[in-house]
Amino acid sequence: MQPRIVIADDHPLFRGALAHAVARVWPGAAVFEASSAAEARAALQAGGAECLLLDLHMADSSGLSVLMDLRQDYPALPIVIVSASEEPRVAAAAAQLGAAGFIPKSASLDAIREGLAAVQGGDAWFAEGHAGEDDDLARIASLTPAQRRILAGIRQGLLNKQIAYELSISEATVKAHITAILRKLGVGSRTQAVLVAAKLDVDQPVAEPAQA
DNA sequence: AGTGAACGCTTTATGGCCGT
DNA sequence: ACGGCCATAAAGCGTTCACT
Repeated sequence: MQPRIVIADDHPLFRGALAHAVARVWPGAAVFEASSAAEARAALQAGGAECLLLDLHMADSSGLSVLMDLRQDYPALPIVIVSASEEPRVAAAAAQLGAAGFIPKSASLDAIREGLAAVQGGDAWFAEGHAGEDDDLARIASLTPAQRRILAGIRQGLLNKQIAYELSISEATVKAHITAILRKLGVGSRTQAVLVAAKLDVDQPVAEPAQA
């Protein structure tokens, strides 16, 4: 059967390069290009895929939380992270969260092919070779989808009441989830939870301060 | 796992009282 | 009038328990 490969990257040129590499590794593969996380999801929903090549920052996605969400929704799908970052800790974080591989955008076409071939063969492939495991990321990964939504609200600086309104649930429920989140993350307050969760932004440029 | 109510704790805001 | 102090109220946070 013809393999389906989804490439999610918001740079058309790089998508093209990846598609080229994919064609070498999966001859005859049907390549679906997506320029946003939403498009990638649509492609996956339409017919699944043998592999997803995922850029971590696109217009509608930021950081490793996209990876985490997709891992949750498609546990069996090998996801190869394609990142502008070279940092070993990014690769390590991706590995921790269940990525099948990590390819820096600076990698040569040969290196990209090598990586994809490894993943196709069922092996993990990380260009930088990953550093030690990060307990915090493992903890974050253990959060349920509801808990993650609430953590996202906390990270935005929202009050429990505001988070409850956004998610259309009661404030009491938000508090209950937060208790579970704090326990899973091993921290004592929402502010500490925010600091732990900041590790998900490992692939992000430093955020601009909000306009006053 | 998700939800919500009841409860206690801490912090912040408010208002009254006092001595200077 | 003023600054300092204390009691009270209100808001927000987090825990526990019970129900679905």
